[in-house]
Amino acid sequence: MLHRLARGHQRRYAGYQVAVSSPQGRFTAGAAAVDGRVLVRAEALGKHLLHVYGPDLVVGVHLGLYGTVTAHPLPVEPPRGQVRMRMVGPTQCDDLRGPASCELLTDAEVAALRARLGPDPLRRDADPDRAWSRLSRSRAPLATLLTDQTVLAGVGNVYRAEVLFRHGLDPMRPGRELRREQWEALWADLVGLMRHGARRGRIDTVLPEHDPVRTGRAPRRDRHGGEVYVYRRAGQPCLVCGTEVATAGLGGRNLYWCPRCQPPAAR
DNA sequence: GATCTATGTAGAT
DNA sequence: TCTACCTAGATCG
Repeated sequence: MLHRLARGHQRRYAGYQVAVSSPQGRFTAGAAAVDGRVLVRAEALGKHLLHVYGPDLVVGVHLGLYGTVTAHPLPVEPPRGQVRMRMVGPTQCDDLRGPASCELLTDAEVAALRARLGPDPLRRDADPDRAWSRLSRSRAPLATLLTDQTVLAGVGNVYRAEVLFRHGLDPMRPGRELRREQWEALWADLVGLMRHGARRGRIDTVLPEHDPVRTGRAPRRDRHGGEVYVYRRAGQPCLVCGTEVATAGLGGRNLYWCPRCQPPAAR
């Protein structure tokens, strides 16, 4: 989703002067620093959105759980609700609400961010081997590793539940018990699913054209509009085998899986 | 109208 | 492992 956002900003703002403000008042100084400048580039790095205005002049946004960006046509209307940052370009206006962070970054801080994050399946410069070297040495559960942004950047709670389901992998299986070919299939699937998601603007994990699981049943639509197998379907029948989808808290997030389709590996 | 929940992360304990 | 934090829509009464 963030990549889709970044592409939109790149298309609609890059190369143009942008009026930046903070109607809510919590990003006033940062907004003033870039207000009226030409946006050089917008890009996504994992779940981070970067607006590059110049050397040491980068606005870094992390939406967190609740953050949203909404686009509006011109002319500009008075902001509604808590608008942390408003950008006005030649053709439209974007309002940012509720981000976990929105701050001015130096180039060194951006470099540190790049160094900290694992490969992002949506970036062409991603090196999946970096993730494999972490994963294949870790005793942590796959479910933990997939959403660890220092292992893989950009994968969230929906993709982790869904990709593990699609590959019949037990979420609690230690990373180091994953075989190399299983990892390669997992990575390739993430790239495909996330590209599809970035194009469509929603998370679909039941894809007719590329689907390791043939359910023969109508997929289920989740509240975000995407089509999923197990995410937020606790207690409902698995779309493949009919077993109740299980749920458990893991690291403060809800995990969902099918105990029958994703059994613990035999030892 | 109150309460709950959420595609997340950092920092304290 | 926990708690805080940012906001809005869904759900409950």
